Amino acid sequence: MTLSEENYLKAIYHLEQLSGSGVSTNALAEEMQTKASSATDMVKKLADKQMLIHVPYQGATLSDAGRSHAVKVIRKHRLWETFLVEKLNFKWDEVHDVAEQLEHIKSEKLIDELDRFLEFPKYDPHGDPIPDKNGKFNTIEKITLTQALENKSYRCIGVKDDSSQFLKYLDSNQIGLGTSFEVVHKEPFDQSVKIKLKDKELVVSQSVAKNLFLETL
Amino acid sequence: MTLSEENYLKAIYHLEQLSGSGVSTNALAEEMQTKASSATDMVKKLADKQMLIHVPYQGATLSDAGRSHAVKVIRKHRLWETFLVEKLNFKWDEVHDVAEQLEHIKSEKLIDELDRFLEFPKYDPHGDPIPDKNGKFNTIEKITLTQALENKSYRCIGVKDDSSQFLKYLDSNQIGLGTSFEVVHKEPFDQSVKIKLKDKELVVSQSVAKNLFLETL
DNA sequence: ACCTTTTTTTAGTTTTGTCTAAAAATATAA
DNA sequence: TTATATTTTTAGACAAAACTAAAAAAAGGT
Ligand SMILES: [Mn+2]
Ligand SMILES: [Mn+2]
Ligand SMILES: [Mn+2]
Ligand SMILES: [Mn+2]
Repeated sequence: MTLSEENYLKAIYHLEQLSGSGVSTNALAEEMQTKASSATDMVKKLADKQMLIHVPYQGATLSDAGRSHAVKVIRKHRLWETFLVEKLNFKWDEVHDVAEQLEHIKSEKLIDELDRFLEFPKYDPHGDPIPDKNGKFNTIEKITLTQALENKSYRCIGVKDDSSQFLKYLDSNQIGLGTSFEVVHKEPFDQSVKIKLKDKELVVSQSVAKNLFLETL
Repeated sequence: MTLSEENYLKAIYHLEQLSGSGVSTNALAEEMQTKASSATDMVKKLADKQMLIHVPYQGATLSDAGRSHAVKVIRKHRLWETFLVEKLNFKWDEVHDVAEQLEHIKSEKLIDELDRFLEFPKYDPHGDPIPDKNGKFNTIEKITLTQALENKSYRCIGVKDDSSQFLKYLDSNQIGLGTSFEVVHKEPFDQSVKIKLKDKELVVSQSVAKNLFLETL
C-alpha cells in the first residue's frame, strides 16, 4: 500500500462510518480535497487490489482486507498522536499533521512497541478510540452537546472536529477532555447552549455544540 | 525537499566525507543503487535548487545549504535510531531501515522534542555522532582494529558497517559498543586479528577488523 | 598523437498520481 | 415522460522519478 492508497482507504473508511453505506465518488473527492476523476482512478486501483468493491456509478464499499488496512492506519495515527502529547510536549491541536506523516511508516514492531511504551492507551488525545493489535476498539455511545438536556451535568470525552482552530477555541475557554459542566440553557432561536463550568458561565454556538462529545454524569 | 532529494543529499554528503572531494556521478549512482543517468538527473535538479554545484563531467559538490540539509536528515536518522533502541526495545541491527523512513518526517518541533526526550544524546546506537540543533557534532578520532597494536587494550566505540549481518555477527561474539579487549596477535598472512575479551580468545577476519572503530584504553 | 575504454550526459520511455475537458450514466423535476 | 441538472467515468495530458539505449566527453595506453 502506497501513502496515497492508504490515505484514500482511510477516507473511504471514515465516510462509510458516517453514512453507514457505500461511498460516492464525489464524497470521496471532497474528503480527499481532489477531483472526482482522481477519486475514480484510485477507486479502480483499490478495487484491482481487492481492497474494495466498486460498482460503476454506485460507489465503493471496503472489503474486509480494505477495512482491516484502514483500521491499521488509524491505529498508527492515534498511537502517534498519543505519543506526541504524552511524551513530546505537543498540544492536542498540534499533533494531527505530524501524525498524518507518521501513520505511513512501515514497521509492525515499531507500532506494537510504541503501543507497549505508551502502556496500551485506549483513547487518543481527541478522545478517539485506539484499535488494538487485532483491530478491536471501544465504541462507547457518545452524545453531542446539541443533544444534551438542560439542568443535567456532562463530561467532555471527545471532539468531532479535531482542527487546530476548534481545539484552540476550546483551550481558550478551558474546555478539554475530562472537563465537566452543567447545561444551563438551550436557546431555541439559534441552538446556542449556555453551560456552567467551574462557576463560570459560557455560551457556545451550535457549531461548537455539535462538535463536542459528552457522557452523562 | 522530497524524500528522494533528501536521500541523494545524504548520499552525496557521505561520499564527500569519504573522498574529501567532489562526488562523481558513477559513485553516486553506486551509493544510491541506481543508474548513472538517474544520478545525473537528480544532480541537475539539486543544482537548480542551489543544494550543490555541478560542473558537467566534473562531479558535484554540496553547497552550504545542501550540506546543512544533509546534516539535518542525518540528525533525524540518528535520533530516531537512538529512540528505537532506548525506548522501544529494538536491537542495534533492527533500527536502520525504520530510521530510513522516519528521517523524512517533516516537523522541527518533533525532532527537537525527541532530542530533549532522549536527553540530548551525543551518539547513536552504532557509535555515530548525533548533530545538535545547529548541526554541530563531535568528531573524535577513531582507529579501526586493523590499525591497533599487539598487546594493547582498546574499547569498541563504533562500527563502520552497520548492516544487520555484521551487527548480528558482533552480537554472537559478545562484541558491542563499550566492549573492551586486548589485541593478542595480528596475523601478517591474512590480516586476521586475535583478541582477548572476558578471558576468551577470538580470531576475527580482516573484513571484521576494518569495520570496528576503537579508542585506546 | 591516436585509438580504446570508461565515465557522463542526453534522449526517449515508463509508472504513479494528479489534472482538465468531454462523454456517459443517473437523478430530479416539470 | 421527457427535459434538465448532477454525478460519474473516460480520454488525454502533465510532472516526478525512475529506466534503457545511444551519444558525447574524458581518461588511459601504446
Ligand atoms: Mn488526527
Ligand atoms: Mn486524533
Ligand atoms: Mn542507520
Ligand atoms: Mn546509526
